[in-house]
Amino acid sequence: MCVGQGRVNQLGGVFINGRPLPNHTRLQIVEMAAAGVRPCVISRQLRVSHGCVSKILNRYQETGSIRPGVIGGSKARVSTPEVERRIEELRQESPGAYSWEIRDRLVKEGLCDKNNAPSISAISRFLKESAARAGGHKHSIDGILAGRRRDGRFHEGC
DNA sequence: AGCGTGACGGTTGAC
DNA sequence: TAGTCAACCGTCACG
Repeated sequence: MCVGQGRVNQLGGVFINGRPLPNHTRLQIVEMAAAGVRPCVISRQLRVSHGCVSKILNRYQETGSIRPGVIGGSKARVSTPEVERRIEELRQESPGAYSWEIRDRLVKEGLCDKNNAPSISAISRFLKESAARAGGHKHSIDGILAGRRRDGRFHEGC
């Protein structure tokens, strides 16, 4: 509480790191752009970085909304009970299986498709938790995902 | 000069 | 309850 995290950017504008711009500022950006004002002018006038103006306008074009995305929370873990059950089964069938192998199986078996299949880390986590629940039957899935960086910043080339 | 893009440091909130 | 982690944020710097 009592945030007080206001910082000043190169243009002299105040922003809170990690938090979206206030709604009225976002609205102003799209309104000015709609009125034909150039992004660089918007950026200077509102004292918002041009990268941000570009981002917000881009998003507005794509979604038709000025609102920021949903911040925080984690992706649903392993989507359905059915999928969870299948993962348990696969684990019992082949305890040494890698998370990606299990994921592959789920997709192949049609329990989920490529786009909505649980992430590797979700599977790994689910396995860990279910192993713990089952009474500490631990196998070394840990660390398989070690290379995964947050935010996908690490552009791992598949 | 203006713009697009990616790295970066940060916050949030479901799990 | 506290910790983890993947989503998002805006700024900055580079091409």
